[in-house]
Amino acid sequence: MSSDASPAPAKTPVTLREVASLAGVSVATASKALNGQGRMTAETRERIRETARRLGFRPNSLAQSLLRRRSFTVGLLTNDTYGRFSLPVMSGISDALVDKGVSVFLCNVEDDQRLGQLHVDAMLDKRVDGIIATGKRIDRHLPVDLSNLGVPVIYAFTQPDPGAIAFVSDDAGGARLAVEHFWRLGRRRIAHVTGPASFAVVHTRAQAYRDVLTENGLPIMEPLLGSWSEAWGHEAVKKLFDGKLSKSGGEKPDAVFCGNDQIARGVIDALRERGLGVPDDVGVIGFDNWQIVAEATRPPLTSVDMNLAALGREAGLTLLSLVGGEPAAPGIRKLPCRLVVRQSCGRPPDG
Amino acid sequence: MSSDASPAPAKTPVTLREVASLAGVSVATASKALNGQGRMTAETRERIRETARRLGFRPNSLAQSLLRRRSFTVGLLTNDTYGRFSLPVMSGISDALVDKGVSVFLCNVEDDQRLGQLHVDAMLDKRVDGIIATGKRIDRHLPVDLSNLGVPVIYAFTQPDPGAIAFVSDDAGGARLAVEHFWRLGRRRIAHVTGPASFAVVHTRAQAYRDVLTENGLPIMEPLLGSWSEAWGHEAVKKLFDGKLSKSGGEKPDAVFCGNDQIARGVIDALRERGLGVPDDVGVIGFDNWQIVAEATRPPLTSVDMNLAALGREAGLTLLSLVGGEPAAPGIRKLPCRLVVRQSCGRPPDG
DNA sequence: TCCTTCTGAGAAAACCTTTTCCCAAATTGC
DNA sequence: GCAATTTGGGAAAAGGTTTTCTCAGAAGGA
Repeated sequence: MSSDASPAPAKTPVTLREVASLAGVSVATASKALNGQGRMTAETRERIRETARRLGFRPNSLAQSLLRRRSFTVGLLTNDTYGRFSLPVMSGISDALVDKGVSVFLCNVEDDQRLGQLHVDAMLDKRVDGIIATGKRIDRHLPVDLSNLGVPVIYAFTQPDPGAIAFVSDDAGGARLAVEHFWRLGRRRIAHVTGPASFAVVHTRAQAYRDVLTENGLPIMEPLLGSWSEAWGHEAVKKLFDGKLSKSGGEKPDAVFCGNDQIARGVIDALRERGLGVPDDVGVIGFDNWQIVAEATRPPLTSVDMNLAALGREAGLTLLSLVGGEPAAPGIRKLPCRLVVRQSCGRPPDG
Repeated sequence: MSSDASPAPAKTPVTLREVASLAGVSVATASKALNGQGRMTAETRERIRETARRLGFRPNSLAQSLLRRRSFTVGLLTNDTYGRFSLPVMSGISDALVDKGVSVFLCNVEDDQRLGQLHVDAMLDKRVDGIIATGKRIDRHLPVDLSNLGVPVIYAFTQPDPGAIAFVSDDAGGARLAVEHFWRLGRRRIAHVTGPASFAVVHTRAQAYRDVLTENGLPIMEPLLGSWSEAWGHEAVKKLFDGKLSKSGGEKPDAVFCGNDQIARGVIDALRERGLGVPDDVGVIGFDNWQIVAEATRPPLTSVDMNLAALGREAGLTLLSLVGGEPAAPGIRKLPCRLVVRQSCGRPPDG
């Protein structure tokens, strides 16, 4: 009388045993029928499948995992609660894995060693197939020891253990992208305003900046190190455009390459306040391509994008191949950045 | 000779059977020893415990879950890939659960129904104990059907199904906090600049704004609806301070309550550009307390904080009690906001 | 007709842990 | 000294699935 063709409401999950019994076969046969294994008449197989469908049968992953020693889960460790860096990374990882039926345990360990151990233990207990570590800084370790865990580990946008596999952004390449873009636009007095010396990327990018200038025979203006804030961008403009610029001659910059988008925002605002036009008088390029900031600047900010989602995807895929038993050479893989051109540095080079 | 006291490297996890065999007892006894169950000599119990410790034994969660019908896992569904709203919520949830040994599956379903179904099925297959749904908008449904799943579901900062349990921020209360703060500071001509009409919170907050003004006998200036951007903040200032303000008399506002921090930022910048002092001439309050924005404005922005982490924590705890079998009344629980006072609206009322 | 080969399907072990009985030995009570 | 109880510990089932073996019957060959 009732609609027995509709999938069951699954108040309590239906087991293989129930399917088998309703189809009048053993659980072994039922299992084989549903997995396309074993030999049986097409009629039997179809009958079992139909029964399973009708009952809304879905195999219990826990039981499968126990048997297969493979849980189709991975752990994602991060110490970045709010940040905008690890989020795209995480999203990329998740993207790469969901299609393979792999679920992700998200574990925020803050900077707390105890919490880290807690999470790692929990992940191991739950028999994750692998672990990905990510964080808010590429030059800092997570507060956990991931060596010798018995499962594959991949580092993404965080400092790896020696001998591990890591994916990071190519910051030097990203900086080159920016400075070379200025060069191609005809800018010749290019300054660099960036964050504090305690960040490794500050030095990486600064060196790339110097390299490009040197290669092209341009004068090097010593990079200005400060903080990652708008306020520092303001201040830096004062230093760049007020003072007599030491040895480099005293001419004012016609371009500023900034260490992040907030600094760039400060720089642009400060330039406008002192009557300098962006991009006409001075071009500005930021770093991170933080959309909400880059698009709120006037004019909208050209910025280097680290392709973090792609980085995460790559990390996820690599972990999967490791789990599958394929070998992979240890080392740090740098993934290229890309320049997102908006309006803060003049017309595109091919324009 | 070798350091057999150090925990095993756990290349392959050690099982209870191995512990038992090394301790010279049956697995049953070993299990009871480690769980504090059963009866045995203190000596036996300690010997088993010591063996387990030495081997670095950790029980296989999969096997435990299979038996207990409880996986100590919950699924977290979100459609917010990058947002700053659901991140604190997620963090709060995770916080609340980690201490109880519960791990969280993070599932980003974007706005894709297929992806949603995929994730929900995967979670169910993995026998999550419960599901929490969160999202980027409090007035939109996730693209999934979570009714009648067979596991408890909680909604946090997203639109719930009817009859479900949900936690949301008390937007009306938050708006009251802001407007009443202005009132206590002696501001009497309070404007409201907010986002687009398509957002439910825009109306909720606007109504609360009107209510407070009415209660205190202040003139109502019709809320200005626009977008959530800095640019709109700029534009709104133009409308507020240039035009003849319709029926409300023409006097200029001495306070602006903004729908979010970006609008507030635009408002503050625009006020400064036209020579109006903040907070001396005009007070400004934002919404969301997005730290990085609130602290970059000059002066730093007073803003309404939705306490999203606390909201997440509450949701997590409630889910757990539901999983534990305790009943809970359906309905929407509004959690209070709090006002984070910085420097954009003058000295504190008690100053 | 008898032996071999194939076919379809079931029994049972395995994955790892917990828990409920159950039993032999030791202890207690009288 | 004998029955009743307590003590210490083990055997086995359960949880749900997969996979390997095994086996009865049918089909084919001689």
